[in-house]
Amino acid sequence: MATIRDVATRARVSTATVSAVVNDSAYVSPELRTRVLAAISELNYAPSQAARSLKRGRSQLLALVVADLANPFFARLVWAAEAAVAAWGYSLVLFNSDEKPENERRILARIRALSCDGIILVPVDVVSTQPQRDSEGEPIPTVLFGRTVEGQNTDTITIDNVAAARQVTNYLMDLGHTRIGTITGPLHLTTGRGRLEGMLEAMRARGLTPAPNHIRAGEFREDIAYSVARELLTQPEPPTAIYVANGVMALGVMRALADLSLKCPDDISIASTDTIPGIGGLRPRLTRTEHPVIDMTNEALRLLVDRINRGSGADARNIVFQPSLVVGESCAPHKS
Amino acid sequence: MATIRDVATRARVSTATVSAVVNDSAYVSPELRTRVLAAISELNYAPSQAARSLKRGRSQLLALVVADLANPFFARLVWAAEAAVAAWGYSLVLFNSDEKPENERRILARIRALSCDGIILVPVDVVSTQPQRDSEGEPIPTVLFGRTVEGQNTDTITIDNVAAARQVTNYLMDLGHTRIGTITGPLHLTTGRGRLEGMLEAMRARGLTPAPNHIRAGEFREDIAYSVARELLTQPEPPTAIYVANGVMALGVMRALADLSLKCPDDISIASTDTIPGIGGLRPRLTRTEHPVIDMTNEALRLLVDRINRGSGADARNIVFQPSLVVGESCAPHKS
DNA sequence: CGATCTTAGCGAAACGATTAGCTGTAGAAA
DNA sequence: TTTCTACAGCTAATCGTTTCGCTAAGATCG
Repeated sequence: MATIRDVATRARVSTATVSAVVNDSAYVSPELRTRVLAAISELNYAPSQAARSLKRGRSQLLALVVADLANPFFARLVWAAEAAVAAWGYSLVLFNSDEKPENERRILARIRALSCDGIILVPVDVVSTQPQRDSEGEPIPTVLFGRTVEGQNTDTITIDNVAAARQVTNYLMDLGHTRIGTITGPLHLTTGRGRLEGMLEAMRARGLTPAPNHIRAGEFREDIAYSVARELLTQPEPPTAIYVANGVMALGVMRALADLSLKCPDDISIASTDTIPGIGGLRPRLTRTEHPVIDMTNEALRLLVDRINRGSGADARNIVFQPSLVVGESCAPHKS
Repeated sequence: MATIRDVATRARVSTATVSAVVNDSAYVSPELRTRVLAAISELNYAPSQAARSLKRGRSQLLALVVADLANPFFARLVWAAEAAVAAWGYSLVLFNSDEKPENERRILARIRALSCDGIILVPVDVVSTQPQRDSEGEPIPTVLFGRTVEGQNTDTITIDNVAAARQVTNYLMDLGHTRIGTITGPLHLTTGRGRLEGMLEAMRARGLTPAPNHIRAGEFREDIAYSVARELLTQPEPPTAIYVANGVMALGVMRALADLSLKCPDDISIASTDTIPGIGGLRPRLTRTEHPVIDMTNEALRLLVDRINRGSGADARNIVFQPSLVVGESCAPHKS
């Protein structure tokens, strides 16, 4: 394709003038401006991003690093982020760390090499705490999304996991359930730990404690939740209600119920924090919390762009979103 | 961050030597090599992609343009593509055209400016037929995914939509159904048109024709399929089986059934081409075709990388994948 | 009317890598 | 000893922009 020189030659001006027209960075007389614009469209010129990034030190690229691209929650994040990133005039470079710290490290190095202007990161590891530095040694603006890591000093967007779990648990207890089980996420993640804590806290507040073997680790995975749910429900004294820590696992649990020929909510009540698209439409509709992914994403981008433009001076903002309880038909009053 | 000059100075060699070490592009004595590597790690050096792209004319970026990021089929494509792209040493730039030709145009211009090395495109418009040309006037290597546009001369990866629809329709007819309705995708897309044709063809082969008001347009959208299904099922002489053209719409149909208190498969049989994750696990498990998204994606990348390395010389390859029928419990024999 | 100020537009030096072509040294062949 | 060959490693040009600092011409002023 044509370069800025070709345009300059054709319009009989200097490259500096072409640049000024393209970027609106200096006054150019209407006369020259039209000549330049004509040349640009005749030659079908578009500035080379590579040359531009090299010179400006900015790439107009934002990186999105999700921890598990197969999880519909993150798929929605990707969808929302693509739109938001485009709206701000950037392009989105997508990475999947697949919950592996070593992948995360590799990805962050790559992001640095690409000189991305900012990062939205669903962190897997504490290493992401240490901000990535760009070519001038400045940290690359980063927003942590969904999870946080200890002692970081970064902008974060999260939801109130404890409150989400508390809401759901209270709802189950309000229906009279006392023998409540749970399938948790990984406890080294704030999402996993927070949701378990919220549940325990809510029960404790009413003088209840779940039986130790009613608390099972589901790793936020459909297949594991499936088998764990089968175990949970086939033991001698199964819970009368299960609180499931995320949407993907809720699907696994529903599948386990079907395979065990258990009726929900007649035989067992199920409720979850987080959901997956679609599951809320099918019968029984799942009682769950919905998390405002789109708002969260837009806010993350606002924060990120702000940080890019303002530099690392301002101190970190931590924005916590509130989930909302959506009641379906997957829970019934406890019959004693 | 450090530049190649800093590394050269510190290792007391020239930049050419550093480059040779980094790229393994020339013999460097072990002595110097270790000095260079030491300097690199001490300075935490990573080559600037911007400078590299400018000089080499390659960016190590591949673009993925999907037509609807909210559709789980494409979400899976994104997931598979991210992994495959990384495996080939590239990074993935993601775009969503949202089925809008004007977005597609804007996106392709952007891809050109970013000098992406290749494109995987789920085309919306015929405009994408005209190959995008890069800075040297060479067309940017492109693989069309999932759909094709008339008269193009590009590599393509598709599934056999006609065969998929035929399989499903035959299955329904084998169960004795003759009054079969369908909810179609947009007929200007090869996926939408092909699936309708396959269904009609299969029925014609057995001397059947669907009633005109049993053929409804669902636009591949959950909400539209939901209301269309309600209409279809509440009319005087409803079909006894419905063939739904994609997974998202199948979900809408199941939701409509639930809201109409119709039992599947007792009251009506449902089958679809394509599916969405999860729906196959819940009862009744949907009878559907599964499409090998991962294989298709890997193949798309093989084609693309091949084309990048070989240039535009070789002629276009069109690879068609076969869907496989997965039988669930959503269809019952027709009771007369 | 000369001095000073504006300002449109230009020339050329970066940005950080790659790489063609050159230099200098050492060993081999004559 | 001289010439040749081989080759490790260096110098410098180059990619396509942006942008600093300059020039020249017109406007303004005392």
